[in-house]
Amino acid sequence: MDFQQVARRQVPDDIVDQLVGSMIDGSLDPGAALPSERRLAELLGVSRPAVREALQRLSASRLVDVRHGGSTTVLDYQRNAGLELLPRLLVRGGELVPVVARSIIEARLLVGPEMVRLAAGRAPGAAPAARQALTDAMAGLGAVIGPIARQRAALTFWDAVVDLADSIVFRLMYNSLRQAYEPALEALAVLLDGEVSDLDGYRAVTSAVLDGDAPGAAEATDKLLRPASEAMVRVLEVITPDDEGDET
Amino acid sequence: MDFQQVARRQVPDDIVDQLVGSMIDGSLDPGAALPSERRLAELLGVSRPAVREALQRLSASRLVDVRHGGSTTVLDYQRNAGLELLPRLLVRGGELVPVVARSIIEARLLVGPEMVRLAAGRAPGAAPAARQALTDAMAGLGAVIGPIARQRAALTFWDAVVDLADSIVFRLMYNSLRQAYEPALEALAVLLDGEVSDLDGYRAVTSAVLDGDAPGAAEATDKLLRPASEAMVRVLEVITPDDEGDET
DNA sequence: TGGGGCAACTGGTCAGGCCACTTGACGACT
DNA sequence: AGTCGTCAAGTGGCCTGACCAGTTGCCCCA
Repeated sequence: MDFQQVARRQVPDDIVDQLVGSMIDGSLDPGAALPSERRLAELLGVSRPAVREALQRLSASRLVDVRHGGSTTVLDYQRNAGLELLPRLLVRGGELVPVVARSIIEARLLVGPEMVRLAAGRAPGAAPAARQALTDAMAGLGAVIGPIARQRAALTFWDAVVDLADSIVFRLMYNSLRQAYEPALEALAVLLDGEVSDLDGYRAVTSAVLDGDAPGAAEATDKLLRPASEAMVRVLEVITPDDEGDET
Repeated sequence: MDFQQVARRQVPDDIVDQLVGSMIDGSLDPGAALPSERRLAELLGVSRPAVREALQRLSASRLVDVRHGGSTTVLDYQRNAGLELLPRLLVRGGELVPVVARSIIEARLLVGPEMVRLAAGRAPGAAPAARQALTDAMAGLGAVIGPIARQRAALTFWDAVVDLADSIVFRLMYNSLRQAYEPALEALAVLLDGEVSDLDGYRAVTSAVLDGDAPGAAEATDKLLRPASEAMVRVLEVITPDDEGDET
């Protein structure tokens, strides 16, 4: 048998999940006032500090507005939340949400080449260690066996590229997207296996980046990412339920 | 005189600021173990719940790893943090940090056109209200007077574009970037005034988007954003201190 | 010398209390 | 009758002190 991490849910986590879930599925509309901390604690059967911690976390993510003396109100997550909300949006009730998945795939295809463009512009003058990391990651991609291991090797590759781009914004963006992507990695391994097996595609990106060929690197990246991206979108369209009109 | 919001700093906020600041300026290295909650409370002269709240927030942002029974350790923010950290990185000690600002400007120039490309692909079939919002925002840009007001009108314009793109990832990304940008809005008004006064540029983007001309929209956006972007980078290079080698 | 077990940490949660702030209604002044 | 202070009730902010639940490492015993 294969073992999996024991899920040790903590009380505030559970509260956050409940509230975020309600906000996402619409049973807690923006502008609605939450019960007071004491009342919530009572309703949930936990202590007030636990409720408090949960509300603080929500407040830090701009999902609720808590005002000293006044009541805590729900904010519009589509208007205020940051990228860190993505993992929660991607899986709802243990299943992938098609619109969100499609959006991630699109963003990957559109932003990826631009990030690589930046990396190519900087790679020639970058620290030798950073350039070497990309070469090593490329080698790792070829050496590794098994779909899951290849996925991880690909992540290492992109990691090296982001480092070469030397842009804190793209770095943080990549971190956020990766956090949404990694939990679903195994489920996506089948769909992405074609891409991560396209060693020639990765090689083209690698050499264009190291040579400082920005347009070529962007183009190579588009060519590498496009097939699997379009395949995934097609799959998503098949499994998407009809009632997808609740956005915007 | 002009009034400004009374800053009502709360205890956990202050603790978070101190810790994040130490992590960013390097006096708290990744892997380092933080003092225990009780000890920290003692050192900071506050109660344990206050410390706890701060640590929970840091943990939610993946800046520290807190383990039940073990000690709390500092994580590498460059490796783990999400885009929500950007505002804190952008201003340090009340001043803009040049490398971070440069990175934001770059990302805007690279990602903006791609987002607009997506919007153009979807605008023809979008809800009339969403299309109208873009037209209204365009009108607002022309009608408004004063540099600050123009900045805000421009934000409204991009907001409408993001809505048309109908992509949750770009929406959240935009929210995150906007949160970093808005506090510095007034300071940047001078540098960006040329851009937000370029009504023809905005009009070109608007019509290309509404017509569904994806490549044209992307190109028009690049043309609109590039001048101010390059100007800002030039300004930043002038004011950048020499010791900018601590990245990567 | 190896292993088991205990003790001293750590964070997780609870209870109850006081202070600061917001709100709205009430009453007194204009 | 309208307006402006005042006050009480309810809210979040923070504290104290306590106990539970994991983790770690030392120490002692086989």
